[in-house]
Amino acid sequence: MKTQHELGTRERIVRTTAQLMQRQGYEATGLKQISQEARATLGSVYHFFPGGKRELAVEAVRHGAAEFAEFLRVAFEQEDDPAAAMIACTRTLAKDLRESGWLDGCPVTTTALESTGRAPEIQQAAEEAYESWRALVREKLARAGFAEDVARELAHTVINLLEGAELSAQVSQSETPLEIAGRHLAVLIDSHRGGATRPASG
Amino acid sequence: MKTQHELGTRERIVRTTAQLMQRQGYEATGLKQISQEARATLGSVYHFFPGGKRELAVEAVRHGAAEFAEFLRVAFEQEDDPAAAMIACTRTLAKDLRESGWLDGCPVTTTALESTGRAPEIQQAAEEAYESWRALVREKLARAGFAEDVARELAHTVINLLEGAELSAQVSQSETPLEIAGRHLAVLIDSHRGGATRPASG
DNA sequence: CTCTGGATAGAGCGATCGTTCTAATGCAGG
DNA sequence: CCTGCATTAGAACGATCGCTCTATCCAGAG
Repeated sequence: MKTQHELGTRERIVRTTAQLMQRQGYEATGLKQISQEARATLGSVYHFFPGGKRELAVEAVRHGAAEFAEFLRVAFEQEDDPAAAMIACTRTLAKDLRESGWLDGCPVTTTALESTGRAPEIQQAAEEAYESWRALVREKLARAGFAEDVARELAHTVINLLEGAELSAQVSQSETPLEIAGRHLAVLIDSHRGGATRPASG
Repeated sequence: MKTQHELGTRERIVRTTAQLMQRQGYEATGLKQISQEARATLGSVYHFFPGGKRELAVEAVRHGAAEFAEFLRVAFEQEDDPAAAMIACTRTLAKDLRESGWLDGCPVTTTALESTGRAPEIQQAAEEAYESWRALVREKLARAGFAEDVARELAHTVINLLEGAELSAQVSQSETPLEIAGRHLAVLIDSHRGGATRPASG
């Protein structure tokens, strides 16, 4: 049985890796730094992750993917209308980003970009992350009465614009790009209501 | 006067750095690799760029910014209507990305993300890159009769969605995200025509 | 107690990093 | 020819990289 009064060593390593790679990227994050900040030793790191840094990065991406998926779930629960949900979503995203000192952007993107064409396992983990987020948007739209193909395409653009706007907000240290993105996503969603069954008044 | 029959050493170094950082990112690109592929020596690199890797990255980002700006200019020239231009733009972007073996994504983003909060000079160069691209979109929209504030906001979303869709296309090795982005940008732009002077038939 | 195996601990490996340094080279102006 | 300067050349530095290795610790089974 694992110790329960505090996080297990393995979980501590994954969380630390995820946070460090979110802020610094894959290449700039060293195993020494990870083991130190996770209060573990290099021996423990290689015990739990024999695949080394690559395997660690895959786990970190999956952790970040689950984290952001939970964020989307919560945001989508609080607003019934998808368009309104987008605005709320970008607002919270902007607030969290600002409160982190503009350091915590997308937990996946930096590592993903550094890995394209060079570390297929990490790239695939990132792909699965994006797809899981798109699935959540798709379901949200489907529940609001959007046709399946319309929802699928909108889900792509919702996630992609969230990505781009968060990146832009982080680089410019401004909430503006996310705020604009929220409103434009609402407009885009509303302009596709035509082919869908009309949602109820809520 | 510089030698003209072939590129000068400085220019060769900048172009090589830009290409390598576009594909591998900032941290994974070593000065040894740069000097080798640019057919220069370490001495030359530090002669032209006393600031070392940081200064080199700033120049590389500026080079990439100018490159993509030129791409946008050409794309916008070929289509009079902004909405149609977006579709043409994403199509060409997708083709180029695919033909590079999904290796050449945005020439700025990877380096920018690796630098946030740790290398302000690079981050600022990236900011200026994005702003210059937004300016081109803004002008394109203004020329089509869009109001200034509407054009400014649309420019944000156009660039941000292009960024996000290109990232997504690269990670998933598929042209689909860009193709969808083009159509959705066209819809978004058209849905904002209301407050603008009606463009001519072309 | 002994035995066992997961977990921890950290010294140390070769390689590579960004950077600095000195010396040589090419070439224009006198 | 010589001088002067921009450029080229690459050896070498200390630091850090990912990773391997051996030794130790410790809880539970017998």
